[in-house]
This record gives sequence, structure tokens and C-alpha cells, in this order.
Amino acid sequence: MNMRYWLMKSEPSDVSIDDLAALPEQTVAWYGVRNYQARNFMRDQMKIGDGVLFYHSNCKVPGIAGIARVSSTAYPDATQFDKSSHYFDPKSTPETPRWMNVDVQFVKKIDIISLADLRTYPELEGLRILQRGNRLSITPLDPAEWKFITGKLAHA
DNA sequence: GCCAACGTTGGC
DNA sequence: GCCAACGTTGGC
Repeated sequence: MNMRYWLMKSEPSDVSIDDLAALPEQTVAWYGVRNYQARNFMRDQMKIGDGVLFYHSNCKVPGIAGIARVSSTAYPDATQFDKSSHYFDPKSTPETPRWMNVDVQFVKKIDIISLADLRTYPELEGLRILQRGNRLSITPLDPAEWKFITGKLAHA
């Protein structure tokens, strides 16, 4: 078991929580991660069933917009081989792919918990996304943080 | 649109 | 291996 918890950022103009809910199987390949630390989280630590906080970034009201789950282990990100993709990486080959992704499946939408809200809870002081200068698009959560957010703050 | 903070690149 | 230059992220 040993379930882990993650916060994953997505720009809603790219994939929003509503987009995710509307997709076939309500599942999306978490493509486009081009940061090694974030990739390593997916590749080395994520397991099917891990909890995901779906975070809207770079938008009018940044914050946690829904709950999701990891629904595959990591596999090569198809966009790295697609010349027409913004995420194309000429240095990557199918034999030795650089970039991986997992699949993420919708669980539920919640009333957005804004970044400003998140900052008001002492329980969440350690949340990686609240630390100064944090830019990592995938960050781990403590079970206590997960519990607090999904139990006390999340309202469907 | 601004810009601080951070990650990556590449010359040396 | 250092580090300056550059590109990106993402809140505001």
C-alpha cells in the first residue's frame, strides 16, 4: 500500500479540472513535465492510487480545484517525440526517452481553495507550494496535509 | 505585463 | 566544475 500524496499544477487554460472531468475515462496523461525533479517523482515514487490535489496555476484564482488519483505508473511522454508539440525535445529518443508521465484520473471537483486561503492555515505552513520561490509543478504532501485539505477544506 | 526566483545551458 | 547568460514559472 504505502500510499503517497501529491500536488500537481496545471494551467486551466491547458487542462482544467472541468476538462479532466470531461475527458474519456476522465483521465489525462500528465504530459509536458520538463523538470527533472518533477519527472523523478513520477518515475520513481508514484504508484497507482496515489492521491492528487489538482492545482490551477497561472490563472486568475490560483488554488486547489479538485481531487484526482494517479492511475498509471510512469511511461514515456509522447509529446517529447512530436515535432509539432510545444514540448518536443530534439535530444530525446524513443530508445532513451528523457521525459515520463503518469496518467491522472478525476475523482471530484471542489470549491476552489485559493492560494491565499491555503496561506491562512498554520497546519499548512510546511506545504511545499507555499514556500518562497517554489516553482516545482509536482510536489509531495504529508499525509497530515492531505488529510487536512481533503477532510476539512475540500467541499464538493 | 512585470519581475523575482529558479533551472538549464554552454563557454571556458 | 564554475558561473554568467538566458529561459521559464507563476503570483500579483
